[in-house]
Amino acid sequence: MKDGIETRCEQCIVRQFNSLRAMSKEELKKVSDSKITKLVKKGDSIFEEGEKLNGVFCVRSGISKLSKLSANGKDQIVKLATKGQVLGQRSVISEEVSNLSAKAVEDMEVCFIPKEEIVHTLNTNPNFAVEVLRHMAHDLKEADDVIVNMSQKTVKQRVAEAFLYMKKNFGVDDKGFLLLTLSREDIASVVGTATESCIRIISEFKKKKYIKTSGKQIGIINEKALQDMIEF
Amino acid sequence: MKDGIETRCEQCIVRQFNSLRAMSKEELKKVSDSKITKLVKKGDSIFEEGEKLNGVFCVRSGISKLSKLSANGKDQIVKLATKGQVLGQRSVISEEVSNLSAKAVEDMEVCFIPKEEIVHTLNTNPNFAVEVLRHMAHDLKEADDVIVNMSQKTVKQRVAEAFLYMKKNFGVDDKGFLLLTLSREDIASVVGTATESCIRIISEFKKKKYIKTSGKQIGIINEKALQDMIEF
DNA sequence: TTCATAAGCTGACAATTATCATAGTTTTAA
DNA sequence: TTAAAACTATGATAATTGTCAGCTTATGAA
Repeated sequence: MKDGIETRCEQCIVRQFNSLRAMSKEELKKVSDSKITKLVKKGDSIFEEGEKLNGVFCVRSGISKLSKLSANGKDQIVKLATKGQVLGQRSVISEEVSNLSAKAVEDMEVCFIPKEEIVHTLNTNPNFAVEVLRHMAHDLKEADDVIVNMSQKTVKQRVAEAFLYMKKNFGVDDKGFLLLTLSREDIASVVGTATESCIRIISEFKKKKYIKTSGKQIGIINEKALQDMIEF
Repeated sequence: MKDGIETRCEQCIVRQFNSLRAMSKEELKKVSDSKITKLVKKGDSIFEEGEKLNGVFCVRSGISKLSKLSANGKDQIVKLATKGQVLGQRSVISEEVSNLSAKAVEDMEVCFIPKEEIVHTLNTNPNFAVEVLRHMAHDLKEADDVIVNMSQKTVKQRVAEAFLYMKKNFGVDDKGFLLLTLSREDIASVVGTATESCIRIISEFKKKKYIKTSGKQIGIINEKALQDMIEF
């Protein structure tokens, strides 16, 4: 029986590692059949900083935050991963312990792919390594952008940027609210600021009618105003 | 005559792209013989942000700063590359225009390796892609660290960290001065702060006897004090 | 439901950092 | 060599951001 878990996972790896951030529903369905699926509850950890990973995790549903603890005790969220994205690939490839911890922002389903699968595919599929490489080169460029934003932009600009990023990458519901709902603390961790500062800026944006809120939910009203704000 | 430029360059690529950041003198000597060597004068640009690169540059001597212009008009230095390091590989691999510009901090010799060489090696040497991949995965982790540092540490901590970084990666002369001599403005661009703020902190460190200066040159006197400073 | 706990919010104040002005110093190029 | 330009340095002040305290509002478990 060749069409077992291994084959499906391999497909998953190949697809995920490629630039295909978003998988089609059919593709996801396929992977869904896999038996090595894990449910992760909101707030639970998928892996921790410093942990040795013996595989990667594909996000099937839900959202994960990848964060790193700073020496001052605060978490910095480096990335938010959603459906179709892979967690832990860097650590597996570089054979170092994970530098980030992954936690579920909301209930998640992830499928685990053992390290051996990846190593095997890297060695047998000649195009695969190059595809992964290309993807990683792109990630590295994005990281450079983040570094520049963090160093050169004000907190207000970074908050505005975070909202635009959330809209672009996670979408909005029919009422215009961001589908990705983060706590104020998590937004602060994305932006790299104190929770109170973050809340103050949200209040200010609300007062200026740039955004609307409903509980934790945030909706962008005046996208151009936010856009203009970050462009200096 | 097989032992031509191509062969040497290929060796160069393979070595450079691997984790071998520092090449031995013998290896460098080999590359030195190559005819496609360029001299770049201090302050001159090797390539600019937005430029399409049709190859990579290996640093044979001197130091280059890789920077990105922020919307506020300030440059952010993302990386400093020295002897044995490669510039432009990410852009070549991801087939995007460069997101960084590379300028010479001091007079440099660089050797150019055409894109085709790299693509060829990627396709013919099965281990090469994996090696490059591993290297890039490592770079990505370092980028995460920089993001956290930039977001969570104070300017003072970042300056301290920059000096320790410079000592560790570029060494010191017999008088204890850092071999990498940057202008105050460049240090500020590494740290992501205003030049005046940077100068003030340097003055403070000097007053506290953590460092000594002689013109542009900076020497670390009390390494532990700097180390302690960044560990909170 | 109800209470305990966490999250959100705001004010007051302190600390950090940026900006502007100005002057001394070094470097560069004619 | 010398004058112009660039770099270094410092003060004064403004703007940004963080911290602490207290209060209100959600949320979730018994």
